[in-house]
Amino acid sequence: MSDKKVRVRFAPSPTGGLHLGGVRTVLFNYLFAKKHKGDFVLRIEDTDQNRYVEGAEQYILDCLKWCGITPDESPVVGGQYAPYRQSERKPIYREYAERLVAQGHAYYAFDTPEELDAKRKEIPNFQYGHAHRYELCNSLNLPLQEVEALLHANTPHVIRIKMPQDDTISFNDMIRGYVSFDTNQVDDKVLLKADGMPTYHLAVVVDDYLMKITHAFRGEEWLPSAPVHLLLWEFLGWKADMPEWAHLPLILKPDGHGKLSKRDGARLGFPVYAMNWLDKKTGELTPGFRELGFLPEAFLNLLAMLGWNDGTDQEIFSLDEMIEKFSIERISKAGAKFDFEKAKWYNAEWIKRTDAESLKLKVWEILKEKGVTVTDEAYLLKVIDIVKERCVLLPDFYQQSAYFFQQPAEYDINSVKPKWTDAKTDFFNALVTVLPELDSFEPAATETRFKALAEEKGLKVGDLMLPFRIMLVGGKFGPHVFDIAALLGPSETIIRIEKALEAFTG
RNA sequence: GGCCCGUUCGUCUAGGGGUUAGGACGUUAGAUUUUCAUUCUAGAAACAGGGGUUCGAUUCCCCUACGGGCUACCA
Repeated sequence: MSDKKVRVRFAPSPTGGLHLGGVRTVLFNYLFAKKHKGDFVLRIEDTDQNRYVEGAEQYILDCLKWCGITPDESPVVGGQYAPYRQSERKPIYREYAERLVAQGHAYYAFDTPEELDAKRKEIPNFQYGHAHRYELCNSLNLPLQEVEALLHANTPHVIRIKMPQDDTISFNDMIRGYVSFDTNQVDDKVLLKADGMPTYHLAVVVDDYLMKITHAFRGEEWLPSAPVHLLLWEFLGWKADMPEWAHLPLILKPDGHGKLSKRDGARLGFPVYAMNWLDKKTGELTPGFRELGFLPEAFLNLLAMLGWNDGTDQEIFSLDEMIEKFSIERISKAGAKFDFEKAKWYNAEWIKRTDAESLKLKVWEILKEKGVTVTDEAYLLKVIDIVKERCVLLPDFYQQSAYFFQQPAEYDINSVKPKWTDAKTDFFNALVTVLPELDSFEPAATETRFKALAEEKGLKVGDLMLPFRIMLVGGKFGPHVFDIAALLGPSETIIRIEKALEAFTG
């Protein structure tokens, strides 16, 4: 690596929600930048006016924010190399495209999309390249005057790169090592579209150069077009400044085959996007990890482990730890199938490790949404501590803790009623009178008294525990009963026993 | 079809010329928890195939197979 300051960019196209692979690319970019005390730039690649989606840019910004990743430069915070939206840089690209034409590395092409479609149908494996470019409508083939006339008449045209013949383009990918391509196999990609906007190929090279990007991370799907980019760096005379490339392995469908897509989420029942995404045109809502109840720490952690590890058995990493441990050499080459079960495990681990204070707000919101009002913060903190180890997703806090704030709306009556006896009624009536006499309502104290009373009444403790639990909780779940009772306090415990007794005996 | 990339338990992966091929998720069994979950213990489970190179290949090379990506005036 050179002594230049490390600068990386995440350059999404604002066409919809951000999916797993996108966030992982952000993450690796960010980890690398921060590891090397460099800059992380957010650049919006909105060069396709047809695919542009309102709100997508804001969504990307919100995603980064949720993840705790702050760009050093972006369309909103600006920076030395602004603007960071390619649509706002439009005039820049034409200049470089024209320069390439002037130097003979590119040419004007006047073929219409319809004509090219026809060609593709007519000629098997048609490529706009060395084999066919001299039979098509372009400045390589047409007489100079005719080209000038067409240009003068504002005839719609594109600028294409002229791929050299019989050459090999190779480079050293930071992840894949030596990679090479035969130029005869690569077609004359469009650089500048008829609307004057650059294609990705031109824009990525020009902007990476202008923004002084030193390391370029992107998905493996870009590998086949790498030779075009390499050539552009060379033709434009910037080869010495070319970033190092890292083509990341893809995230694959858990079942079947292929790249993970939005559709798979709907089909298999798990989110693919970082956050909920609402398509304003169709009204379709694509669920996100955030809304499902993932902690951002867990989300980033599980994403990082999809293709990276630190070489030890450690699997739980905070963002800071990842920055410290990250290295490109430890990124795997092969694509990874996404496993939602493991994803949930990461979240459960993170919930367990996060202290109640940090969880407080989120749990409070979840309870509020369900109509459970929390007024005592200290009490909420205690509740979180006692139930968090049985929550996998944030919304699990509702079922696990609602009964601490309100009496059970209904009881799992079938678990107690068939085995109910008058002796049990008698026991709980006695318990209600005995409980207030206790000096301490600590779990151990109530448990001792509970058991003693059972013995006095000649009943088995085991037959009384479940009914007691159901009286307090409503169902067969939750922490230890006496811990629950302790938190609830004597008066609330007694009220619940009495109320449940009516339901059990009625 | 052409080109490019890849291939260790079901999944994510560690490892690397000589290992009982390790961990995690999931799964199975047991323990603990007089509920559920947690936790703990144990078990099943993998080097795609064929050729080389080598005293010795899962590891290095080649081929095949399989998987994936690209093949737009989309990124």
